[in-house]
Amino acid sequence: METTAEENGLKKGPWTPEEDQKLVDCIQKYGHGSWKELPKLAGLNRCGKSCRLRWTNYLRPDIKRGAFTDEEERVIIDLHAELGNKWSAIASYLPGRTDNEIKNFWNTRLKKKLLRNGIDPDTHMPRTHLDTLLPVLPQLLSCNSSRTHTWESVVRSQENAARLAKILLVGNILQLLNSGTTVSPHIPMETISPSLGSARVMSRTPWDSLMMGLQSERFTPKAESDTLTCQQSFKDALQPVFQNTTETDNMMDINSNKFGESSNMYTDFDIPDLVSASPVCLSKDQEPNNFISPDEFSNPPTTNTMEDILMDDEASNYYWKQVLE
DNA sequence: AAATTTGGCAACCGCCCAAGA
DNA sequence: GTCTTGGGCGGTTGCCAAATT
Repeated sequence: METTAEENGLKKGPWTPEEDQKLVDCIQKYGHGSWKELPKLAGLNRCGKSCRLRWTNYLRPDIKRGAFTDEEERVIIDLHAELGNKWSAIASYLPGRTDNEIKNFWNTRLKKKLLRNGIDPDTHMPRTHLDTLLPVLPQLLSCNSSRTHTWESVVRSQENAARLAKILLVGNILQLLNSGTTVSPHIPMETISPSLGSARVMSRTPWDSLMMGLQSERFTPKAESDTLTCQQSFKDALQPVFQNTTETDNMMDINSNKFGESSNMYTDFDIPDLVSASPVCLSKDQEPNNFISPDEFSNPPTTNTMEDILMDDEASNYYWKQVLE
């Protein structure tokens, strides 16, 4: 194994122009057949690994310097959606750019840009989950029933808002039960638009979110004998949400073990697409006069807390208390 | 003007893998 | 099959300059 530079009394930290020159001269003269031997040849008190990194990330003559172009930015986003944090693979599509440079650009700029556009940089999906919902939930629930209220177009009744919140929460919980983390579904590259400014936001309905959670071993029978157990787990999980309704049975035909059609269920719930109606996705001229201001959006009134909402429904009381704990 | 915070980026660290002995 | 070595990779750190208080 390689010993550390410190152990060998080798220099670490920023490179001086003199060191850079020695390295460049040496590589031009001898090439870099062996990085281990190169420091000796160059007269550098550095480890071979440090020389290699300095060369590949900074001194290489074909390195492109300067700001990333819009086109490069688009390519990085598209490739990241496809490949994830495979920086070297992404770099291979961008001549002159190093993996380190792309990684830094992603972490310091693009991640934030995507977040500002309401897109989760890890999944490249719109942030329709609890992280988006929770800050606005009190407003969803406190909005009046006036037909002119903007949130009226988002959630037509407090009942729907509460139901939506629960569906999303259950979806997330089920996903956690499944994998220990939230599901990061693959989306094809073409779903990301060429420019961030007009990023086409794919709509994942609350029902889709829930269905993802339900794609769990816990609810998927491995053998015929498991079927009843899995069905019961499913019903148990959703029971508190739909305690006062017959929706659980509507959603799944227990006898056939088939779930209802996603889009139909969504329609049945009568909850419009949260994403397309969100402030992030509305242009200025689309914005209604009574739209909730950015300040209000990030600092919603505290009269209805999440806890209030969840505790409000007597039938769900025990279950949601457990969730909050 | 000084102190503090924030953001960008170069460089390092530790892990992994492939090749060769 | 096992060990060693070199090189590659992604994640993280720490420095420095710019921005903010």
